[in-house]
Amino acid sequence: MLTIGMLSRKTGTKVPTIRYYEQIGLMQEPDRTAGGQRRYDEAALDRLSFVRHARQLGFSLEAIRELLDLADNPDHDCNDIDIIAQRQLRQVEQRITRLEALRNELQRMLRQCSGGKTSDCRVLEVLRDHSECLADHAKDG
Amino acid sequence: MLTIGMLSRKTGTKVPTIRYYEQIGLMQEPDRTAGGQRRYDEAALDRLSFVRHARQLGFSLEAIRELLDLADNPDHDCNDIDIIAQRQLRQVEQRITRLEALRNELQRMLRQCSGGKTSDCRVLEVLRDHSECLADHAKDG
DNA sequence: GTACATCCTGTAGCCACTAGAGGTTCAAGC
DNA sequence: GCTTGAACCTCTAGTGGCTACAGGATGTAC
Repeated sequence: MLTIGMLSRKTGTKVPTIRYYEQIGLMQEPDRTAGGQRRYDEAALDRLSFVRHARQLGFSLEAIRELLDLADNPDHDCNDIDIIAQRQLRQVEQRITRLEALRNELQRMLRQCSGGKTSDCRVLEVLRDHSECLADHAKDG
Repeated sequence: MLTIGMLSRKTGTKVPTIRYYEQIGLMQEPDRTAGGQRRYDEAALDRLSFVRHARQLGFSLEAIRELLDLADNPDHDCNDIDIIAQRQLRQVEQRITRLEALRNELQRMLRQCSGGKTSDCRVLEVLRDHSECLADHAKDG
């Protein structure tokens, strides 16, 4: 049996985060010692590893909840899982596209800066006037 | 003079957001009518446009606060502004790199899925076992 | 038996807003 | 002057995904 601290170290999850996951029902309530301290088994370790890994891949806790429900139900159709992962992929791709537009705009802004006083700083000028932008980053705010 | 609603429409900022910016000191307190309603001048419009645009470029409110302080001080050295923008650019680049790793991992995961039941779903398997990952996305969490 | 690391609960804070309740003011039309 | 109704006001609470702290209890090694 693992203490919450051991589980924390094994999964790279902070202790309060584990308790938080329990609180929102993502992790099941573990056994307790006579004194009330949590003790975890291997299943809890697996589940938390799954959650952490999915978080690292950018899944929301809500999406992870869905994935866990599906995983708990081994006869379920794999398509449902696919759909969640596809959705996640699309979101990641959208974020990349958006960030690339921002990067280009920032680079353009910085290239125009030639030092001097802030009164004629190109960075500030570009920020002041959106119409100078090449990117249409305003749309996807 | 502009009402808060007009300012909202002109800048694409929601009304409660404008009040929030005032509350945290990013926008100055505007004049009020006898009845207590806010009335804005052109300077406020410029300032809010600046803030919105910088937000769209991904600057944090804290960074925007710094930029506004520098902009208010036209004799300041432009380098300080450059540093903030460079920092922002680096952050954006890091986020892109990280998201690209996530995208690749998600794509790889999805390519391996061949339908069937969740009991032998590759997506779940990859999520269960981080060691199957090619990307080292765990590092930059 | 004692030291002390780890654990417990509960509350509050972070960012950048957003939503809602419940009430007031403004401007236009009659 | 009066009514209507959109827009305004303040205040509080909620969002996601944690994180930090206070103040106390427990577990374990020596």
